[in-house]
Amino acid sequence: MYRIGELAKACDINNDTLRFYEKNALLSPSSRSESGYRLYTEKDKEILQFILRAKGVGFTLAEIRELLSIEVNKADNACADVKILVDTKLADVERKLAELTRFQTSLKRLSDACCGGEESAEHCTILEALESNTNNVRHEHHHD
Amino acid sequence: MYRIGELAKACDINNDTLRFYEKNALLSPSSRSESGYRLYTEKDKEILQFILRAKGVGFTLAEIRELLSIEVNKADNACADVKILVDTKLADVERKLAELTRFQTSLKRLSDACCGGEESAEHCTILEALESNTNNVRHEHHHD
DNA sequence: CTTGACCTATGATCTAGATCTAAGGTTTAT
DNA sequence: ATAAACCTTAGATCTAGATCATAGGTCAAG
Ligand SMILES: [Zn+2]
Ligand SMILES: [Zn+2]
Ligand SMILES: [Zn+2]
Ligand SMILES: [Zn+2]
Repeated sequence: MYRIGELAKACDINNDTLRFYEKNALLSPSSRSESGYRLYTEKDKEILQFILRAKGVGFTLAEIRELLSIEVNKADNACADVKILVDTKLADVERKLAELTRFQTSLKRLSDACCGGEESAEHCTILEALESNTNNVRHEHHHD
Repeated sequence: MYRIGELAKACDINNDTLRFYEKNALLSPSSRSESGYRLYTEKDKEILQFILRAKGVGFTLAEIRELLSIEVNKADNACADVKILVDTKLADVERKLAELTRFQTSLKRLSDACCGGEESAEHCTILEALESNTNNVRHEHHHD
């Protein structure tokens, strides 16, 4: 049996995070001591580790709640149910990747077009690109 | 001169967003009507478009505030100052890309290892991977 | 002259995932 | 027996970027 501080330390998280997970129906201690302290079992610890691993691959707590509800009742769920959660998340991650990749491309183009020197920014291509209504940054050098 | 609703509509944002930008020192209307209505000039509109373009390449509002403070005082800033902002942001975006790519890899591995069929999830490799303390998902099939 | 669209200011609410505070009770060690 | 460390609860705070609610003032059309 772990008290909150022991489990938190063992899993390298904050005590408050465990209370937060409890309030948000992710993990409740199996019992309480006479004085009301939370008491976690080995099984509880395994569930916590499940949560932390799921976080580690990108799942939100809401998604982890779904995973856990399958986990505790495996027999009544199909592989398909689990895989859908993973594939939905994967699509989500790939959408975010696409957006960030667009950012990366734009920023690289901006960076490459700017000399980065100590000259006045009056003709800086970066600022010009942000001022203008074109998306394209011309790569010609800007200082006379 | 645009009133708040006119400028907001022209730039496809919410009136409240303009008030929010004003409160957060990004864009203030050049003047007010006698009755206190915000009045935006063409110049104000251009600044707003600058802000929206900067958002479009991934800058946060705090970063845009910095860009704007250079923009309004170009002569006293160097290309280097602008480029540093872009390169810092680029590094930031690339860190996030790296994390998402890790998520993508893990999720793909999980997805590929699961049959996704209608069989009970009792031996689902995805759940097994999240239960176990190994990072590796074995690709062997899981149902007997 | 009244309806409806638009505007004002201030402050609350939302998401997500915690973290922190306050006021107090418990346990352990010295 | 008393200090330190730990625990309890409820509720506030934080980031970021808005959006919404409230209560009221302004303006154009019919
Ligand atoms: Zn330059
Ligand atoms: Zn430049
Ligand atoms: Zn299967
Ligand atoms: Zn499976």
